[in-house]
Amino acid sequence: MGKNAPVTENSADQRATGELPPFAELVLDVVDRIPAGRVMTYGDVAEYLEQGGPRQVGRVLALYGSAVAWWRVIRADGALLPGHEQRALAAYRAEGTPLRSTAGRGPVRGSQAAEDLPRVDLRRARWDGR
DNA sequence: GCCTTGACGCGGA
DNA sequence: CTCCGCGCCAAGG
Repeated sequence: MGKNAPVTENSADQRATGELPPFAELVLDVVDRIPAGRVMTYGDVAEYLEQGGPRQVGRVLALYGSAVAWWRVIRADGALLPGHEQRALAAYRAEGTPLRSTAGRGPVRGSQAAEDLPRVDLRRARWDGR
């Protein structure tokens, strides 16, 4: 003040969020409004916010994702989160999220097994924010 | 104030 | 289908 008079927002929103970064709150807000049975990619969330990038969204969820439906945010590949595949898969089935089985496609494949979990069908589950 | 790390995305081989 | 490398932006040490 005085010298610079920066365009800082009102300190009102400072306590509104609590204490997490502004960008993090935006990401969590978007994730929290994703309807059940739908999913968004990290890149879509970033694009929806018109700022940051897919990596930034991922980091926010990694740190504060425990407070939101993190399972509704996946990679553009449709692959589930490593280490939380079972947790996410259970949520998808409970919400009716369109999944695509990796099995039943080929004659024999029982190899990778553990990593042969189904992936989210982005083609149907992708939510554009409407 | 610089450097490193990331729940990523995409194109090419 | 899988594997490799580069790019991007933000937060923490």
